[in-house]
Amino acid sequence: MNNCTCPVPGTLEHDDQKRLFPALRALGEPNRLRILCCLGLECRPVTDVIEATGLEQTNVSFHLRVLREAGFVRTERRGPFIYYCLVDSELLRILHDLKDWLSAHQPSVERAVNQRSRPDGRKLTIGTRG
Amino acid sequence: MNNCTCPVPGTLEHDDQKRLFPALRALGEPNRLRILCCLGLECRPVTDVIEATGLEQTNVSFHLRVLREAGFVRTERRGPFIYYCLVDSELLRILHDLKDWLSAHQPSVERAVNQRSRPDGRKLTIGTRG
DNA sequence: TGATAATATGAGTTGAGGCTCATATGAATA
DNA sequence: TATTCATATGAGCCTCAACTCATATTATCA
Repeated sequence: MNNCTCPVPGTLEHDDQKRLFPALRALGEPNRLRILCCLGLECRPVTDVIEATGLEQTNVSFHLRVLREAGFVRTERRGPFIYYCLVDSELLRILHDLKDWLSAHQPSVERAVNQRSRPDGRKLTIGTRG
Repeated sequence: MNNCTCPVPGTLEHDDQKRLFPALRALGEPNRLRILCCLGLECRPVTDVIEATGLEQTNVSFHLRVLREAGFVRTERRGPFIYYCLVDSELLRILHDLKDWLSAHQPSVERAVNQRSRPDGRKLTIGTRG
């Protein structure tokens, strides 16, 4: 019962979810997303990322490690520097697709970021409990 | 300096990130991903999701709310039931694309889920500190 | 209208993860 | 080889979010 696989075409099976979830978790952190976008299509040393983001060196190192272990970036030593690069730029295309989907289905960024609502248009009328 | 926008074609700007991040965070939780995949292309009442996932009613309600506020699902009352549906099935296509990308760039699911490594092939040789 | 079923909410607890500090490691250079 | 630069690591702190419990809300039906 815990597998929750639905044999509907277009649906994602258990193994798919197993692969997707850690990747999505890695991407679902604002500083990591920033770092990934900073890298863009170029290979850059950690120092560049630190300067571009304004984050602490230790923090950048931490996030780069998560991105690396999630399989999004690879490293390459060049002299004293370690360069970080996107494993494959096609990833940006996929993120663009998701962004476009969100733009098409969310009225505004503000609403997307900070939304409070109830299903079925019910209003918030709950009192305090004793 | 904090915007971290890189004028490289194919890169994601600050506003794109702002829209992407809450969506990715919503998807980057295993139970939520399961629930979303359980819904698939069908509209289903909460009871169905509870049964399919084996999660607590309160917990399912909590996650469905997050998915709803993130703009992934919408609700529709039918008698005593509230049906949850994917806002748009194209989302599944995008998730499939991401899954395919991961399959192509990650050697195995195990490695993706539980990876320990160091950049540039360095070995773990750090002792305890005093 | 009272009972029941379906679902949502708020408060509280707990664990995971993001951040920082101190420090280790490895490469380059004097 | 001593120093400096670039980067990584481990431990600890602290916040946030996932989960549970108790309960409220809404709809249906007897």
